[in-house]
Amino acid sequence: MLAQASYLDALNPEQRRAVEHGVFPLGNSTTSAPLLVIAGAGSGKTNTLAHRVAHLIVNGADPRRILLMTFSRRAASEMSRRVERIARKVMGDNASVMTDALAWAGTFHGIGARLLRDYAEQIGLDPAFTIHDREDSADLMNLVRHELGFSRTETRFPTKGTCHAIYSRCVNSETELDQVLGASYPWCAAWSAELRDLFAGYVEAKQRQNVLDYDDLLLYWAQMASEPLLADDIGGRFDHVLVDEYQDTNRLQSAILTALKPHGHGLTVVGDDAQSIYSFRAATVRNILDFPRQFSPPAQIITLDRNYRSTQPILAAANGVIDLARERFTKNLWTDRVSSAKPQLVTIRDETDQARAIVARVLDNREGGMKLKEQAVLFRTSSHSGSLEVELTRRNIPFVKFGGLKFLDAAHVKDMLALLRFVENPRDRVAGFRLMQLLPGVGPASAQRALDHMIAAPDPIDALTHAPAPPRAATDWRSFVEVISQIKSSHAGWPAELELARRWYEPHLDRIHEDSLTRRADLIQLEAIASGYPSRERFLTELTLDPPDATSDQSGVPLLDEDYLILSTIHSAKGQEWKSVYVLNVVDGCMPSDLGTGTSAEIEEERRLLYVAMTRAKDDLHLMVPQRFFTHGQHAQGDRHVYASRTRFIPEALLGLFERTTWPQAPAADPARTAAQGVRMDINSRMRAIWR
DNA sequence: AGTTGGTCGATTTTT
DNA sequence: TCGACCAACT
Repeated sequence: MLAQASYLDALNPEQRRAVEHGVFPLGNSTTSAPLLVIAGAGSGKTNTLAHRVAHLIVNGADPRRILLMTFSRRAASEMSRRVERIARKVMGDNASVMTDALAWAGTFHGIGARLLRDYAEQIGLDPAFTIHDREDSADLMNLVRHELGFSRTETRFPTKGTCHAIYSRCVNSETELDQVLGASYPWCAAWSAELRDLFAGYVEAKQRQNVLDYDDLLLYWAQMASEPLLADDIGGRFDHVLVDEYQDTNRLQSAILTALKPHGHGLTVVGDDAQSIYSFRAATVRNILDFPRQFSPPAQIITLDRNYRSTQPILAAANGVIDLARERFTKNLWTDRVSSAKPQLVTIRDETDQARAIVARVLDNREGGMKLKEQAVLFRTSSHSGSLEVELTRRNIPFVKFGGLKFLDAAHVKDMLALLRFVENPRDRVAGFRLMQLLPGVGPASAQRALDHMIAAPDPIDALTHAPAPPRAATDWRSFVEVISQIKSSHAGWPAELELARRWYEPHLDRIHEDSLTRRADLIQLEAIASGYPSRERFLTELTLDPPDATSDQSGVPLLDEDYLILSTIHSAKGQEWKSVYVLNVVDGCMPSDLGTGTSAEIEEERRLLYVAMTRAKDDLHLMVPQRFFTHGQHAQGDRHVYASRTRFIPEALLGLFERTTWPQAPAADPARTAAQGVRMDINSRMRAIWR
């Protein structure tokens, strides 16, 4: 025990308690109460969790029996890396053997997919199931909507995306349809009966086609765990279950945890209710609040409130913002990082100037030795960075953007993935439907017919080769069928078959898209990514569950050793930190978003969003307040820009916590210009006079 | 009947 | 910019 003290020395007393809670030598550690760690922003949460995992392993826990669930896979691999580094201090080179065995680290969805394949037979699932992402799910919803005749209604039926969002909310929050409609989608309430039919049809379609959507990964897992014998079996595989970002889990996820570990033995959850920003995905802070009392004895609660990230003035401003929240459970953060620089509240004229102001400061910082990578621009919605992206491209400043449109959303990438998925699972109608319509002369009707021809057959691919070709697509149809069966026969093998697929696809790419050159580069990159996966199935599963989440000005992500500025949605910035942070459009209408100001709960979440953005900054923070910004053509007549005011989350009373500046800086008074400044002209009326 | 091409309108945040 | 819907053309 004495030898261990050294690697825990760097921790503060609370962190150390969290690490050591319930850990005794000889692996005798599964009998203590569960643990809840309330970890404020920048309080060393990841480090603490990594130390806890390492500490468990050092004290004899079997890493193959540790289940570690994080919010993204990026977080999971970061965690594994840290665990190894810590364990290495104690165990030397044996550590990597131990931490490589940390096989069950991933997202809820990723772990769910693995368990479902393992238990597929017992729960009546074909283990070759494929997984639909959100777009695919909406497309399938659309096919069913068509079949049921809801696309031809008198008044407009909700769009495919809305239908899927409603469905998703029902299952994730375990709430009745009518209640969800009333609370979140009142404008769709009249369609209740139709939606119920649609969802029933959607579920049946998924089952016929052997596909699962994101929600199913949790839903099937929860159902599986509601059978006590299976729950025991699954729960029994793990001695320790640790969950990060617990404030962003939903009821389904909490039900899964409870089923796996009904007494809470070996259970650790970590989170911060002040950073809960995923309620639109049915996440509920109740999970974290109700966690302790769910068990007997109740969970031990440890709070980490010392912030190691930000300077005191930045923290003071962030605390000021979150202090105004209607309900809070976490304490204010404190730090001893002194600084005289308050965060800046920068007033600028419009979005164009906002972009220029940021570029100017980013370059100033770089002159001063701060890398681009140490600076980040954050925004509420992906489209807000548009004018900034234009300015960065114009000034030749490399950047990478996280959040918003993704690599996988590009039509050509989806086409290639649909091909692979169709081979993997020929019953996947969304994939087949999409592919067939790439061929000239094949539209919805022909595709429908071909798919119907396949559905009944025991070997669908064989049925496809014998299906009659659509009348106007003979040649193209033949090569389509050919490439499918060629890949199916797996002569080429993985990942060579992807090149085969691309060769088939390229003529279509050239025909359909003007910019086929840049798109082709994406496909080459897709092949490079594919070579990192051992099989087609793993590639498809992991790519769907963990898509590469960055897009950049050039095709492909810049090499790791290059320097680039970070652009990110606030949601995607979770858990990250930068020396210098700029937040775009800190005005009412953007923060809070005018789409999210319906209920007070939504407004509170927008407040936490600003809090999350502010607490990403280590040394300087700039909140940008453009005085007007463009809306996207909502009002056909009148001005296309609206005058904005500072966000309601920073009222007068908080202004003292900021330094208020403007950009551009007012130029020094120049006598010649001062004279001109007095001039007032009405050019508008002269222009009108020309025509009258 | 089914496909293609044109126009119009609407756009949060994500596993 | 993309998707949904509508009208003409094969």
